[in-house]
Amino acid sequence: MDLNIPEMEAKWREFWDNNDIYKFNYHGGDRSEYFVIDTPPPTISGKMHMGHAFSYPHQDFIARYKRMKGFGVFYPWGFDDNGLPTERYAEKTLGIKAERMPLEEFIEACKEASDKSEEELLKTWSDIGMSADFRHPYRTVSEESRTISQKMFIDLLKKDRAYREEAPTIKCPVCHTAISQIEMRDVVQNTDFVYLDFAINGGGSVPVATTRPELIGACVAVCVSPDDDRYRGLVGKTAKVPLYGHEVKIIEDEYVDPEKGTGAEMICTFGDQNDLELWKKYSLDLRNLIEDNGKMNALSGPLEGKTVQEARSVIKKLLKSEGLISRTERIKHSVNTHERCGTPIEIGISKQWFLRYLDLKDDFLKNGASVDWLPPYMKTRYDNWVLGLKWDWCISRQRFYGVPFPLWYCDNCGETVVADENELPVDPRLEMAARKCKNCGSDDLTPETDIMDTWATSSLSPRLALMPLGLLDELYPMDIRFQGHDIISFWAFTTIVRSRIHDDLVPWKTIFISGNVYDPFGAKMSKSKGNVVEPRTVIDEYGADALRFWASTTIPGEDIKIKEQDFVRGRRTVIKIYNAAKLILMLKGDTDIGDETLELKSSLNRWITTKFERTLMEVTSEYEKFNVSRGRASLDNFFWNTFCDNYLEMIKGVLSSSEDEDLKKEILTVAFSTFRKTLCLYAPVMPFITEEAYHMVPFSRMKKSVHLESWPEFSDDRMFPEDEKEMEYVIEVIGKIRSLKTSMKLSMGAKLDSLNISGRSSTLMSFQEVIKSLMKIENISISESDEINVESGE
RNA sequence: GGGCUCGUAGUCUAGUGGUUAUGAUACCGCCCUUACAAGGCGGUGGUCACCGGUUCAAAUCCGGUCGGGCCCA
Repeated sequence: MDLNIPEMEAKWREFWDNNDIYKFNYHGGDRSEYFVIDTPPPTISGKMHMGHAFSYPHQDFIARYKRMKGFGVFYPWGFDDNGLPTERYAEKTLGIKAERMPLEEFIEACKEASDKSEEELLKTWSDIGMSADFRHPYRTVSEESRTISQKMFIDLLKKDRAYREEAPTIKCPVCHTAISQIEMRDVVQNTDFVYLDFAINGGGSVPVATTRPELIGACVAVCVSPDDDRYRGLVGKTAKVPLYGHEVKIIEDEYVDPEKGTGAEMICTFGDQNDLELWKKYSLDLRNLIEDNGKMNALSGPLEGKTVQEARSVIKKLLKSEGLISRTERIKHSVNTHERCGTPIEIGISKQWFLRYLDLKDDFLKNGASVDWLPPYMKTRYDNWVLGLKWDWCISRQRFYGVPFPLWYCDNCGETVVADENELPVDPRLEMAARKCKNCGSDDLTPETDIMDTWATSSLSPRLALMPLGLLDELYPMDIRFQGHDIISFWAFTTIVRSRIHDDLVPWKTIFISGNVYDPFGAKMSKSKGNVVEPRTVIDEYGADALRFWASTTIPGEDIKIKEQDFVRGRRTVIKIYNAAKLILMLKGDTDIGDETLELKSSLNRWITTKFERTLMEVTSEYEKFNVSRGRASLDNFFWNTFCDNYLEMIKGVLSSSEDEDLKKEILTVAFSTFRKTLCLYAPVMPFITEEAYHMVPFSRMKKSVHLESWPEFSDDRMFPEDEKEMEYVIEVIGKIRSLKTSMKLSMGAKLDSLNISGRSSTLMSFQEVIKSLMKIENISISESDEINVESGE
């Protein structure tokens, strides 16, 4: 093999960069002349993984296809480099802790870590042939993004959509921050179900089972099912909380399952979301035992200063030594955790900023319905999510690296002081200059120290990408959003929310959802399982085109398992294209190539152009529907079987045996043009080898790059169904002759002196030269028959 | 627990009512053919998960069962 894939790919990558092949130019005109992509900005997490290597090519296939179709393709690149994931990354790579250093230094460290990571990431993404604009990537933490994010937050205030309230909030005790419903994950854990007896005021007792004994100090009621005969007389009485001794009401509610535990449940502020709902419903007292730092407070008595985990084992020992535990049961139990760190969440009361949107559920459903979902069933997930919303969106986080709220609070009059829009971005935490309350003129202002949820910024991605270029009015709403199905409830949803609230429109026409990547057995890849495949390894071994070929084997939404054979097939296609180019170049010799529109006389040519036009129709129609895999399958079939195995093999013979110069010219012209167009159809999937082959063959109308070629136009003038039918018959005959040679243990190139063929004699007569030269037969005798039969004449 | 989704040769996959179920890969056989042995040609291999229903006709539509995956509680 004389094709060095890594060298070849590196060469063209450089060529594209140096020649601005994918540069986007906004030249005015109608919005319909543009195709605008909302790219998923990867988070800063070290390096590209197979999930990226799988889903990002999907965008690139479409971007390249649309570009060849003549659209001005706006294909931005971005990084989501603010918030908790970036903090985590910086802390891990630099061995630092946000809490143990000055804020400014920590921010600087995060910047450095993400700058470095982004540089490496850009390189890898460029290695897989992405045609996005890497020169002006947007970053969610950049000054421009912070300005946009803060400005849009002020817009929320103006529209009365943002409010600050002391309210029950989901918190992560390890990350020390409020989180939103979006960031919770359910995990099934083994937990002790502890049975306690609560003494009833007036005699007797009620047994209560709980998974959270450390919260009995926060108990504010005992709740039973209204259908439970065991406890019928108790409702309205009070019970005494063990150890703590305070008295709580016994109430009834249908929420309690009589089958679970003892059928009597304690309500704490707050053990879980159900506690919260009952607390609201019955206006119960508030007994908060857990502080913002995740430690138990003074109200918890003996547990003060302990973490929740520590408190649980301490209280169990205490209760046991007092003889208050009647029994303990080990159960599997589902716990809400913070998806970033896996810690069980707590619910507490604190002041947070919320985005009010529960009243807009119907609008979100309507807006979701006006987007084309690919695949359509992914919309159901979106709908289920919207229908299940229970909380307004908590957008404040008690973290460090992210977009700050542009706010101060006046110590004197309590007014919230909002920054002026023309001074954005601001960081109230670091601002030194004096600032006065707009209400009372006092300069005793306390800055808001919280930062925004990262999704509050990334949900503005159309703005982040378009505003720095001044193209928001021109190109928004966008055409298509690409993303994974794991973040439908995060990114797709929050983007729809922001577009509805700020602009009263739907952010894109279409949303394309990619599936997940699994190991060969369908398991998730993870370091602990040792089944991780690195994109780098695949690129080095098979090439970027083969990696993209693999990514192109699925339809939208479909998961994929990593299979060696898919990469093998991709690399073979690369090599096949290269060799076809070599052969065509060789066959040309000194023959002139005519214009692609020349009249076709030879059935061989009429047949191959017919086959190509059919393929073109299929590929185009599938690419239009974003079904790259089906388009490519049809193209593979044409290129391997029809073009290479039959057409090229046949013309080899004809070109060497025929004296007819006009025929030779016609054949080579058709071979050239068909090959050029085939390269065009492959170009979106395999940009490297198509570029290589394009520059190997001296086509009559060359562009600077195959990627600047137009998508071939379908032409009815090149369709000859009669010739197609005849050639298909001939190919069937050739198949029989090939079988015959195989059964005679002859090579396909071995000469046969004579052959008897029976079949449709008129067709056989007119194509006997093609058959003879292809199958190396000296003499053919033809007889009429309904069935095809071939036998050696020897 | 709810929702969505998938189940087709060893493996992966096409196929939304109509001959003998598509292709790849793996395997076997033949051929070094002057573009390509990382190739060509030929072949073996399938109760289309299971049960029932609709229909002249079901891999395909409907219901149920079992099993996998994902999302949400």
